[in-house]
Amino acid sequence: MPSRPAPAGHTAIIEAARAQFSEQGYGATSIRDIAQRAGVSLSALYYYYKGKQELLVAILDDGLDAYFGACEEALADAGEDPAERLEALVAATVRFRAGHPVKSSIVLTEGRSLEPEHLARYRENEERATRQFREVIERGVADGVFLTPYPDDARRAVIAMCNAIAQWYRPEGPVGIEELVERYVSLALTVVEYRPRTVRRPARG
Amino acid sequence: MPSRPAPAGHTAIIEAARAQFSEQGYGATSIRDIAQRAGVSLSALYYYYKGKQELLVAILDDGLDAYFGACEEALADAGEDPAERLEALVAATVRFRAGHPVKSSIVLTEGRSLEPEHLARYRENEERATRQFREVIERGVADGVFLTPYPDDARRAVIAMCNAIAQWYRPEGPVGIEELVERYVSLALTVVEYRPRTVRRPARG
Amino acid sequence: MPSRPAPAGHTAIIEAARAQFSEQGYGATSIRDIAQRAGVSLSALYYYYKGKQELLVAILDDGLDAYFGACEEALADAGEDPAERLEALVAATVRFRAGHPVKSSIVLTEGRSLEPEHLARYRENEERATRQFREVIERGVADGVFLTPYPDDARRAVIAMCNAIAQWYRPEGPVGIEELVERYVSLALTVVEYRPRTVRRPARG
Amino acid sequence: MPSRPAPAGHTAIIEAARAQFSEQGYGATSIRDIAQRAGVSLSALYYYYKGKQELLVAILDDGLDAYFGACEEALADAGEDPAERLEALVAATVRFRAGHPVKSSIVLTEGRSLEPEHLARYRENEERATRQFREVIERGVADGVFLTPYPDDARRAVIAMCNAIAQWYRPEGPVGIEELVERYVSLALTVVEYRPRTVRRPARG
DNA sequence: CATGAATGAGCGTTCATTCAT
DNA sequence: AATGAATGAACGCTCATTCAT
Repeated sequence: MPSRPAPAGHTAIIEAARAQFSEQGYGATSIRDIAQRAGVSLSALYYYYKGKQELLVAILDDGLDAYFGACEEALADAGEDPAERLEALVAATVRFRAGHPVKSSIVLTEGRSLEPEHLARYRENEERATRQFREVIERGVADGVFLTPYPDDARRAVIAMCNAIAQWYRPEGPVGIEELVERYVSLALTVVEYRPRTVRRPARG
Repeated sequence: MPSRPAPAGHTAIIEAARAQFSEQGYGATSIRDIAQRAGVSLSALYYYYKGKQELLVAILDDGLDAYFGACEEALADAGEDPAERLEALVAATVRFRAGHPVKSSIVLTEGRSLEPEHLARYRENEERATRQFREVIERGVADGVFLTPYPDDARRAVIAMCNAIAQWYRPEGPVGIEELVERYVSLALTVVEYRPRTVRRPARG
Repeated sequence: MPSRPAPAGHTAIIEAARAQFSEQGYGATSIRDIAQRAGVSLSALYYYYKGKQELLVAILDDGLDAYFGACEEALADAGEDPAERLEALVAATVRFRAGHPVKSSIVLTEGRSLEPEHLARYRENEERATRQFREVIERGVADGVFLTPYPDDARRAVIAMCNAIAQWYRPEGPVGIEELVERYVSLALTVVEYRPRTVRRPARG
Repeated sequence: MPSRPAPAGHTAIIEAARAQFSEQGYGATSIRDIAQRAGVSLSALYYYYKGKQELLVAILDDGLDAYFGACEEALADAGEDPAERLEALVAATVRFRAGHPVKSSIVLTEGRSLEPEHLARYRENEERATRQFREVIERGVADGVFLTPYPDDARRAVIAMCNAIAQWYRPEGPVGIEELVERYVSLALTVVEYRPRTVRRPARG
């Protein structure tokens, strides 16, 4: 559910802006760079977007929508089990960071370039991402399946390690995305010190 | 052992630049902002530094020197045991990220703002940081005390979680730096799946 | 046949730049002086021209084109006779120097202000001007109608004296351009020591 | 009789300034360029000279003094004969232009860089140079030995061709200075259409 | 004597943006 | 719906010059 319907033709501009912001940063990117990269005139750009800031907002919104969409979908498919839910969350995050590094890097670094009026909404989304992970991790701790003594730090660690993927992962490298997902899910479960409840499981043993 | 002796009087300028770069990014920072923040005239700034890029280089050099200095010191005090060495590295990194968040954030984000001629040296330092961790983790794996099946990803995870501290840690918050160090050391050992060698364990074998 | 079609509106800018360069020299002229003199904003100037250097290049190109155009025309109307051709060349040069002193002075003095990339083309044109005169003078010498023992120095003298006109001639002065042309043609023929071939002039009285 | 005694140590500065002004022009030369080229500190330069303009004035004064000194000397050695005097002037001028091209080029091109207060004196010297030639040429015309119908233009031609030497002459080239002097003297006499009075000289005819 | 430090003004250029058409 | 033309502000930087020491 993107907040912007993205009427045709905007795509080239947004993509150019995204690439440019990602490569040089918002502050170092000129609106002319974007127009040129998109192959449209400066005026055309202004016809579609109110200005540089609006481009950033649109890109961040889109990135956040896409990411949270993926998370929601993953969680919807998962059951109630905290481990399963954490797996879902980590898998969704890894897939997004590895599959959309440009979108990811902008969302992760250009929040500071937002003007005050747009910052609140952005902070809210940051908070939402944190909450997602916190809820599931705290659930696991409460259920006694995540043994980590530092749930907050474990959460930050898991998020940080997933986010970092956007910076180094190359799809043409030796590790495929699904293999990566598997590894990070495993790592995340290690971080939270996941111990499946095995007590008194009569059958099968 | 800073590579630049930073002759007195430069300090205010460097500190202003560091703060500004850290808050707004290199590209979005104007040289006039820096001069004003440092309380010196524009010309005075240029008397001490050749330009904006040189300021960035000086700041990055200083940040890297300080960080690697701390790492070396920590490793020198550690023995040969991989776990002990990883602890030393993580402790030094956490202390640096938490204690010098501004220095840290610039080093971690503004490498891309370097002009090509300075980039090589910077990349080398990035590589050095990676190597530090890789060596000790691979040692632990080889010694059979780190059981992680994914040493590379574990390394990236440890580095990422430590680096992230610079973004969120507030010294006035509930967690003191030494407590934080302890937690992250513990987390890191968890990530690499540290199992101390229990030699002479007669039974069970 | 100007190499740049000079799309309308540029004229005021070019003329202002020409006047300013001619009066103060390229190095001492500020782009703001030019904009002000042309009655346009600084940004408008940059809308039409890429920079100060491009203005100079445009002005030099135009000046050279105009001069060589005049020379070619004059030579086309002249026959094969070296004296006639030298007359044509001198007349064209004098007319140009006297009639376009500003264009002339820039071409004659601001070549050194060209950046290396544009210098080659300019040097080529200088060479072309020299060649024009050399060819006709050497022809005259070979034909035995120019008796000067120093054709090279004679050539330089003729060129120098014609070029100097741009510095001192005032149209409102006592000498009209056509009168000036006549005098310099005469002077030039004197310099090369022109002696018309008096074939079949039987007696001497 | 130099107007400035040039207290020792100034020499390096003046020479650096002269070279720089000659190569890039006054307007495009920075005082720092000069100091650096002279191998002195910026402050040292200002200790010796009041500023950029004063350097130019000193250089122009020196150049003019040297040139007029040479002219006076040459004229003093010449007799009363207009041809001989013209020869002396041309020889002195050619020697100066060829032997001191840097001094010459500055005097010949940087008058326009003088601020109003110094301009009057400079114009006076220009006028003096003109007068020198005019007097001797008019004398020759009056005496009936210079037959040129255009004494003014002949004068300008002679001066222009001599001055131009500073731009092209290279001492390492094929023509030595004394050979050059001979040629230009000959050219100059040609230009004024010198015809030695041979009337009633009984012998030799 | 001589200099390191500092300055305010101005440099050439690019910025994000607007507007008439 | 779309653009060429234009703008004022700001950019990074260099200028000629001054001054305390």
